[in-house]
Amino acid sequence: MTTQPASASRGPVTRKDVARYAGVSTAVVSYVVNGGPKKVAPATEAKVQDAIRVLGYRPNAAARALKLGSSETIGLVVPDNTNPFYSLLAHAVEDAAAELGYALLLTNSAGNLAKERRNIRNLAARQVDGVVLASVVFEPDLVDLESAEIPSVLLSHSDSQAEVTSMGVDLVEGARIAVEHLASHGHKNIGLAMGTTTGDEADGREQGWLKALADAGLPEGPIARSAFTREGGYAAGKRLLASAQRPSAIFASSDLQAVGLLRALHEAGLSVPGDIAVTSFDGSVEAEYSWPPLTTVEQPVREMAEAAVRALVGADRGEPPRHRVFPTRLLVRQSCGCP
Amino acid sequence: MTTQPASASRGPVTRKDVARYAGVSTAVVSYVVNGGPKKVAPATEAKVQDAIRVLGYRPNAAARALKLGSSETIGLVVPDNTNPFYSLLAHAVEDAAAELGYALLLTNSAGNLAKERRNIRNLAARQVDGVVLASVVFEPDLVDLESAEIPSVLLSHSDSQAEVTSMGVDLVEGARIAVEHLASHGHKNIGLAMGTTTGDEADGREQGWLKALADAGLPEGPIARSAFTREGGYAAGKRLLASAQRPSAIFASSDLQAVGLLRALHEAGLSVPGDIAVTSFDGSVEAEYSWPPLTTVEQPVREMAEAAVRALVGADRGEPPRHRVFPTRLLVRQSCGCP
DNA sequence: TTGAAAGCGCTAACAA
DNA sequence: TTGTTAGCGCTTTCAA
Repeated sequence: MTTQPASASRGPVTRKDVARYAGVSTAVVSYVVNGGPKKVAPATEAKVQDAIRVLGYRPNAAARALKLGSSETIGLVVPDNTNPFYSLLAHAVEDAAAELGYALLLTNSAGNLAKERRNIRNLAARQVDGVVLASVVFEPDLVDLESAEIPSVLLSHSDSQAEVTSMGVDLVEGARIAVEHLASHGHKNIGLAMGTTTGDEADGREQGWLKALADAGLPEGPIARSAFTREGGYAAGKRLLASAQRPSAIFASSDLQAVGLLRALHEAGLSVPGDIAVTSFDGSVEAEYSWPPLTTVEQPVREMAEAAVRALVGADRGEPPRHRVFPTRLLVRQSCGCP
Repeated sequence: MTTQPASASRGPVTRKDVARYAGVSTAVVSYVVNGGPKKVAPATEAKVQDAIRVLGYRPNAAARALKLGSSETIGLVVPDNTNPFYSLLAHAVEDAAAELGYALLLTNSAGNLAKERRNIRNLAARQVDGVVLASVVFEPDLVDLESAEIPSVLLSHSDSQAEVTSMGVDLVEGARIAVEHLASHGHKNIGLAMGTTTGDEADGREQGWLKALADAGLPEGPIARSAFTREGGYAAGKRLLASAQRPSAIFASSDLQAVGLLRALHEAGLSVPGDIAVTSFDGSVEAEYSWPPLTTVEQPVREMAEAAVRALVGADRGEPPRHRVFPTRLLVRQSCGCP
């Protein structure tokens, strides 16, 4: 035999086994595994790499996390990862995090504040290095993160909390453009299918709708409020159709609602955009494949996710908290009446 | 002052701080935090709870994981969590895992085998207690998990590997029913929009389509193969419409494809189900809100996810590997021609 | 019922 | 360039 026989030690292979097999110290193994902080002679490195391969060594992340105080993990809290908007967010965050060697802990809060708080607490206990939070409320409770000194970034929010990093779009302006576009098609009675939010102040999308109407000298159209879901949009659609002054165009505050709305319209035998034109908000893929394809205000989810991860554990880490506004873009398709 | 002053020790609060503050040993703190393995006098317990609250103590999960050799985390590997089928799977797995105190590490492999392998490796290094794998291939590489003695369950797969726990539906039978239903509406020329899979053998859905046709004494309709995406379905739809023998009904191998197919049909000015009837596979919510709503074969994703988690870290842990087949159900809506 | 202490696998400061 | 070793925070055996 050349070296010590490949240890028949039970259990998983540790750095100690590798060290013994390669005939070096555990420190050296660390150095080659982490590429530092000390240099290692090429020959030694080769021996170690060899031992690692032969033994099938895999570093223990828990031990590393304990020692370093970092789990190389980031947490994501969303209301419901099944919602296309959040599933895209999750995907983008995962990509950006993986790029930097971080893994993604996904939690759903089901639009439930207590659950959201529990999720945050749990993530904090797990020593995540940062959390991306798409909260169900305007001013989420961040104390658990703060006391653990875990950075966080809020998503999809207006500039409510001064002391927090957050990213979002200008809801007012986005909605305004979508409604203005409807007005430009000659519509005089433009309704609103609005998602119900938990804040006190009116949602930016509602303000944007109002603003566009005012700018165009149009009267306020009918409003139907319902959940930010397909079901919600469907219900809102039925109510809007039944309203005394049935609108000739409707702005939906999310693509999901618009999809439900479309169903209500189709069921009523109405043609879109012929009888009623529609625009919505989010820019999810689903909006591209509805019938007719939805004209919608795109949120740059990927960019926001990347910026969030960068702020948490990437190049922008440690920058002072601020609210960053991302540009929206009107994706013109057919539901508005454009050819 | 009553007890030692609340330690001004820097950094996060550890169990040592709590012990000092409560005037007990660290072992006792462990006992009360974990509710065992030793009993603690009520008075002592109260003191400890108090200290925990006052100090804002949160146990360090990394240390716990290191000591216990378990991270109380399970990993999920999917091709793309943006796909409604997988987003539902992720949600269901997260729910089931959270129920048992486990967190969910989400990874996307982007339909890329190398990335899938990397993800699995990474999860293994992170000491996850189990992995739910929706692989891009039939016989995924599980060696990293096996060598780390991490249990895994394969999802959405036929009974290929004997030594692995897996769950899935009977694709053949599900597809057969969907196609049979089309035939029962009197269709004689039933096409297939088939997703491209990586295996050698024909996908079960294709076999089921064939079988239903044979059972009904019908000739083989045209096939269009494309990706398991909306885009793929759209492309397949256009090809099917251009085919010499344009079918009067089409079975799509996934809801996503069906949605794309529907778009192709609408663009061609065809009415569904009037001109062409459609059924598909998966039973995702999106299929309920397409126009017309899709008749589709539902996979019990939630049940499969729950069973997977149970097999990994729940009641069924340690049971011998086997393939479990879950029942499908035809969700009848309008795209097939039913009123 | 409580406490002392060993050690999980790793990193990095310090020594050689 | 390499090795020794203290300790990260926790659980749990063993002793008191």
